[in-house]
Amino acid sequence: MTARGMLSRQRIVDAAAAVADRTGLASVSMRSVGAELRVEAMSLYHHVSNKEALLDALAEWAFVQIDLPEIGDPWRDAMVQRAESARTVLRAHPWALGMLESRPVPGPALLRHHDRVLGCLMTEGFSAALATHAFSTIDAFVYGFALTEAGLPFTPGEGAEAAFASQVAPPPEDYPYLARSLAELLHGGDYAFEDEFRNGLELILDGLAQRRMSIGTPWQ
Amino acid sequence: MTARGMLSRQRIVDAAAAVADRTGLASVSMRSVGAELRVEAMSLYHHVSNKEALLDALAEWAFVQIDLPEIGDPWRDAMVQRAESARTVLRAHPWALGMLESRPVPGPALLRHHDRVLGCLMTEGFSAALATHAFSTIDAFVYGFALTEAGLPFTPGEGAEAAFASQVAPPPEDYPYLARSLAELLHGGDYAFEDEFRNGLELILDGLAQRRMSIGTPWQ
DNA sequence: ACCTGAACACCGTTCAAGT
DNA sequence: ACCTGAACACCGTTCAAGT
Repeated sequence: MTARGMLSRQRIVDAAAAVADRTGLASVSMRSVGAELRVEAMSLYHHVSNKEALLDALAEWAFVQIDLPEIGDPWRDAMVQRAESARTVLRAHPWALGMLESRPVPGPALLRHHDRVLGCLMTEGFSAALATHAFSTIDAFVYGFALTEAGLPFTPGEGAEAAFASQVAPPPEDYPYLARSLAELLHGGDYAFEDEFRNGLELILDGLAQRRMSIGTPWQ
Repeated sequence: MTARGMLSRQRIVDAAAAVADRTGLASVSMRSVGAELRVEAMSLYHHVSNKEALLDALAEWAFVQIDLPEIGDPWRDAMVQRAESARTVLRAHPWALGMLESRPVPGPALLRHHDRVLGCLMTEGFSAALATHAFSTIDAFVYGFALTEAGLPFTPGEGAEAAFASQVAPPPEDYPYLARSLAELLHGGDYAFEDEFRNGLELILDGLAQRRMSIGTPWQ
């Protein structure tokens, strides 16, 4: 029943994730993670070399949860599925976004992920160059969308958009276009910021599909 | 010559930005910012209410540097210019990215920015809905690209891509597609990750241009 | 081998005291 | 009014000591 002798790197990382989920990345400290495991902070040092290493493991913990596409799946479905999976993971653990900047050296898991995505595209008629364009464009969009969403002053869905808009109520004399677009969007009553994800993603995938059809032309 | 009596909110925020640029966001502390100004940490509390408020001001300090588009400029040029400006700012101050997540309430500067971008699009034939799609897609891409770039284990440009690729040298038996795409891309000798920015941006803008032409159809 | 207590140099912040 | 010193409850980390 006690934690004695049962400490492990895996349990420590899980505990750190639990703390981050509950109270944010800033409150992940060697002491708070220790407390989560009913152990002194110093005990952790027998399993992780320092806090930096723990944070690296925590980043990996989150990104490993993103579904890998299967090589052989239709490329477009595969990209949609991966993007949605990434968004789901990053929505559940938004603190992981702050770890993308400034975390070093790609590990085997990241390389494997990279390889699968490229493979998925290159076995379906994408050149190496276009597959790389596709990868960086989709990834940038997905991470950026998750980042924007995490910073939103409301939780999207359930009509929170309308509630927030009427709360801020940007004065039309100062912000004419913003006011007009809010009015128009919310008039229908079914605006959901969430939908912008599929929207942007489909826009990007449409563009990629077109460039894929014209491989060999100046697009390469 | 002394700092006595010359402390101000502006000087404090500037000092915090200098510390962040030099040694990272993590090392921005009330004490380190005080030291930058040759003042005790406690003196700062007469100008900013606490560290959280200082960080809010620091986020604003960075984002205000992003060029606002002029209403009346051709929409596509305006979007490109704004995107490049954002990327330049975020490359110079990558710590600002970590502040996008978890920073609350949009201030007047952000609302103004929002209004201008929407105005730029809506005066050029974009519906409110399509302008909103455009805004969120471009922004997600730009932020996400900057985030990816900041996390890169090398500084893009100057052939660093090739140097890094040969350093990592993913074994082709483990990562066949990654190895093949790296080989193909670097064969030409002119691959630059940097170019993916314009590439992805143009792909998105092409998609938006097409949807703009078909306003009134099911796209809306 | 694994866990801990005390210690050190750091944090943010309060408050009473200086000018 | 503005700045500061001492103090408090926190950090990460080291190291010697316990089991």
